[in-house]
Amino acid sequence: MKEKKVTPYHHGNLKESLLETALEMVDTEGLEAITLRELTQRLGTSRSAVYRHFDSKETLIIGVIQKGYADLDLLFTPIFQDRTHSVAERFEMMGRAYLEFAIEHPNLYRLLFGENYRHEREEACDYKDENQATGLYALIGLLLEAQEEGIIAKIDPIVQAATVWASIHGLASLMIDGHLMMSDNFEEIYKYSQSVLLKGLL
Amino acid sequence: MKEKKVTPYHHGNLKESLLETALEMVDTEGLEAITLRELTQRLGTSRSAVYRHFDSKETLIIGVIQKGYADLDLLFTPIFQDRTHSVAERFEMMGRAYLEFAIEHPNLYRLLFGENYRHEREEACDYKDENQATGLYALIGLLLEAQEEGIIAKIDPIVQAATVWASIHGLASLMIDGHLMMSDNFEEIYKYSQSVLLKGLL
DNA sequence: GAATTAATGTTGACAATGTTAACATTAAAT
DNA sequence: ATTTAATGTTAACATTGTCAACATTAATTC
Repeated sequence: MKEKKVTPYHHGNLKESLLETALEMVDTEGLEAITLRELTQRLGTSRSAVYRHFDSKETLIIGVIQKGYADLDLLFTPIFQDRTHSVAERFEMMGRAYLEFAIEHPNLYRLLFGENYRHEREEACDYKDENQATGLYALIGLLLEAQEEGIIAKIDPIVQAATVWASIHGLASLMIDGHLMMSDNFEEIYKYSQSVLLKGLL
Repeated sequence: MKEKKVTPYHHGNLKESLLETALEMVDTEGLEAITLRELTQRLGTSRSAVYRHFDSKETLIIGVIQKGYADLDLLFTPIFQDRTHSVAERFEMMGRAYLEFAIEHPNLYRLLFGENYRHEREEACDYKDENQATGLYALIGLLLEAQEEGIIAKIDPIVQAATVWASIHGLASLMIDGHLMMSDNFEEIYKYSQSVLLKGLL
């Protein structure tokens, strides 16, 4: 039986592997930890091999962002659409899942919802619509349901969605960036924020 | 009359000048634009001179952050304490001033309230208490006033403050990081957020 | 099936960056 | 006046993203 070559000249699936490994590196060690040398070394290729698949490091990271959004959608969309729970319950589940993700994957969360590569993201507006916005549209859908049930006021759901998202994103950001010195109360703060939101939205 | 030496060997006020120029550079060009070479060149000194005043670039940036907080306090505290306006009015003024600052100085805002140098900030806890928290304490004071007037519910003002701050910080962050694709409605979103807050806090 | 072309990977080099060591100059202290 | 501390300079280093020139494999064409 022929022994498998340890390091074949062609990797075979380098582009996807780069994205996967980079995503993993961001998640565990932060964006700064991604160097092309370290990244390619882990895959057994040379630094410059990246440039056969991406224009620059920036382009690669944007690919990672896209991948991250896609993964997130798989996580969140089912919660929004889970008809076995009431709208109010789903609202609570959504907020909790969102915060849990941010706290368990702070580096990834910052990459997806922070400043990084803002300009480039804005240029690639098609991807923006496809991925980044789907979560927001799911939230809008949930709010429309809530409007129908009379739980919240019937006003522009886009404005409502921005308000809700900002509230939870603010909580998540302050928390993972170490600005909530009262973080031992975090559960209490979250519950209070949710109650303020639901009360205020009516 | 002796002509002033164009470039004296000793700058005379290098430490403070470094902080000022660095702050200005962050504000106008972003944190990434700060390189020791560019920074020192603007002041007419050599790159390594920085190390006579700061252990590292990191330490210098932390100094910039401290300076930024001090400046911010001078901006916000008067609003909180302005007794010529009602509590509700000051609440509105505060939120608007906060958002205006974030939008006019996004790079500075990110440096002060984002992830940067989180660990180092947490280590220097005295500075954290002195500066970063003063704004929060001012907010807590305002909320206590509001509680006395019966505008909002009498519960733990720290929890309320976190909720309010998160809501506005979330709005500011999403805005300056380009995540609000409906940013043409921003004024409407802000007003709605404020109304949701006040209604929910009661 | 052989020859050509495209795709993919490697090596060496480059400029920019933060940092340090060794040295130079000025101010402060004795 | 001499010594010492403070402050500034220069040269060098390792690390980084990037690119050009070259090497190897896969795909295509005749």
